[in-house]
Amino acid sequence: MSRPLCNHYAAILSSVATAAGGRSGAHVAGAVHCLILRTLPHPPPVHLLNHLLTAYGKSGRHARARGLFDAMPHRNLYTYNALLTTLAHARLLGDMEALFASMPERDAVSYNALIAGFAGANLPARAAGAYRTLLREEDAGVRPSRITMSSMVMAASALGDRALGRQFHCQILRVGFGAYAFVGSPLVDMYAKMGLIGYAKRVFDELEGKNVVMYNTMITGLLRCKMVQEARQLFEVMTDRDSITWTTMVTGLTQNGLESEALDVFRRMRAQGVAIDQYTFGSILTACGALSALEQGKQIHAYTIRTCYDDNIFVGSALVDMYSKCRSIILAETVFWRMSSRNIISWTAMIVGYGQNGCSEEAVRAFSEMQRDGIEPDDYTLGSVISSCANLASLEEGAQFHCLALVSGLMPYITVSNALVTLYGKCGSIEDAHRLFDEMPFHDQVSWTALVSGYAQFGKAKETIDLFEKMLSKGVKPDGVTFIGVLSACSRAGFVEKGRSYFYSMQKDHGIVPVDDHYTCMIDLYSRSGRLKEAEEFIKKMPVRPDAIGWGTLLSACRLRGDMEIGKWAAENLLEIDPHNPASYVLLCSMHAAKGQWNEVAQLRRGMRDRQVKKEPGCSWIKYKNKVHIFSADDQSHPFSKGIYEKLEWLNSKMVEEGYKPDVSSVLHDVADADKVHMLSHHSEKLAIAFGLMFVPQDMPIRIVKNLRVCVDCHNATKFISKITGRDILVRDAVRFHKFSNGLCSCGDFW
DNA sequence: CTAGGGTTAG
Repeated sequence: MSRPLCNHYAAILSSVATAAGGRSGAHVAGAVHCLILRTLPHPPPVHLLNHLLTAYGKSGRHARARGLFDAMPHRNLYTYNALLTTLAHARLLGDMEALFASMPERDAVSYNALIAGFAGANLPARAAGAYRTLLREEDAGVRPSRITMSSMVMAASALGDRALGRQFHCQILRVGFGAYAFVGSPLVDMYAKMGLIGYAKRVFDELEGKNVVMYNTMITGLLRCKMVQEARQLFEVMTDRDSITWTTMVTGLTQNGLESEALDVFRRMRAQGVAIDQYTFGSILTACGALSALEQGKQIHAYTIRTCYDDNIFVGSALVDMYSKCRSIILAETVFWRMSSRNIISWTAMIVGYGQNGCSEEAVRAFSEMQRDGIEPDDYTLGSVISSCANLASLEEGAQFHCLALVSGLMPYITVSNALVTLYGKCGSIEDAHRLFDEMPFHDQVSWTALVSGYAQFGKAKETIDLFEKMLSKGVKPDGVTFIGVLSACSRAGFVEKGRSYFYSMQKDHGIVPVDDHYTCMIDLYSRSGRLKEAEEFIKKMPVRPDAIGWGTLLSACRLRGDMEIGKWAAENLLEIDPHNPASYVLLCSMHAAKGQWNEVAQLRRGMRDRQVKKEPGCSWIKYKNKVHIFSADDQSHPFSKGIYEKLEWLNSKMVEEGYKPDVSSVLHDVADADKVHMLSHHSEKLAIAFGLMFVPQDMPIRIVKNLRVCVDCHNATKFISKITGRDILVRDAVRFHKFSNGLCSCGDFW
């Protein structure tokens, strides 16, 4: 009676073990465990309990496995090996070593578990140590098996040690695992990871009786080495593809930038009824994110819900990432908070998502929440939260993260250092940025670009160009972002010819295809120096039409120079592309207002109202004693409002004494000039500066942040204020950075 | 009659 029952249980348990478990595996194991205890005579046969031990281990229940092991009245070598493997798999290396030491006897399998544990935990040196012990274990008659060799090959692969890898390959050939039955895949994998795809292919070709795993490994290697065509061919000739084969193709195609093809493969996979698991979902969601394919992404999200994968930590993180890449940050948030648990990856996905969707404050807040949750950031997380601070131009918070980087030991990571260089550059602390850069032991493309852009934003054109040339001479390749820094520096300094030659060299010498931002820089380059006709010709010769920012750049230059003809052309195009952008109306209004054409202004205002376009209200803010003080124009809500206006009053009279003349062309209302002057004097920026003058200690610069561009009058006034008060005033506006000192601005009056 | 290999997320 109990014999067939026994076999039945064993069969169930081994199916749990080979199906690589998961949550349901653990449930099945638990259920069978109960059945064994209830229906079989006590004690149950050891081999059955060993089976159970393995099933628990495979489904991630190492504590259960441990408990069962401790409760077992009889244990054999298999029992020990099963637990040893479980501990190795769970990376409980201390327990693993202790168990190994306590074993009454050991065989090759015991050593293999030990070696695989070390190799998997990225401790190849310890794996090699275990291998040497195995070779010395002569009295027990234990010899390395082919599995030992394959584990060692994986250790060599993890070490990236080509010599060691070749050595093991030779040993394998010598001891006669010649047909590579089990060692073949790891060898192929190792060579591919080392970039020696030729060797990998040779090993693969020599394999006899290739199974799915071998094919899968080869396809992975080919895709890793960007040999997409060969991978495709191999995939198509396979007759017995499994779920991993398909997933490998989806992943590899995505990683090679062929996301649409990945989606096709995914569709074929579903059509053929291939099992889809967390790996597949993770990859296909990455593909959707890269394509910004929100609809496809949503469909796949629905599919994850139907298959109960939506709460899986891998799939959940991938969903958060997909939604934020599709610019649906609310959906990303919803998924994130619905997950029953969150790890460092999910938190980082959320933080990066906030940052990339312009929600920098939320990114910083989420970072603190993560820390409160007891999760320590890694280099990736810290780098991205610092980038968010950079976008906020939040020097205080950024500096706190600088401290965190120092105490947490994450400073040496290049992502962290690069983010800090960017932060200091964007916050106008270009000296700090440069010092940090000098302290870095190694600079990559991003580090150089961060510093180049920092100087460019600071308006230091000559330094920007010198630095860029130095970067080239060091053999560091610039990318599109680097050139945006260089071109914008040229444009701000009025280096038209230089900028033009960099633009052509970028395409010819560096093979970089210009994108909208580069074209905008070029339009800016011409129009800023008043060469509006050339800007017009440039636009007409462009292979693409300018985007809204490009047209806006031209339009604002036309406004400055009073060129109605080209200005009209720019405005028409701008309104066509972006009829809901308040900036286009504001610019057009200000052009007409400057000429006193109030009828046109009124018409434009009507147009705005009809289309329900609202001008983004300008505001400026200043941080003082960890509190942000926000001001809007004419704002009287601040508790110190009275003092602020008194201070402004005083400043105004001083400024006038020094020769300040209000620039009324910035006012878009048809009112008397005296009223315009009054309106100007209460711009949000001036309120924030007055507050800063009252509270920020004398020897500290006053740091203002502004959501729009600085207006002409405020820019002029701030120069006067810096001279009168002898204070340094740093203003970060929507586009760039201004440092006012002793009556001059770092931007050289170009912005 | 039990143990070992290949793929995933920021």
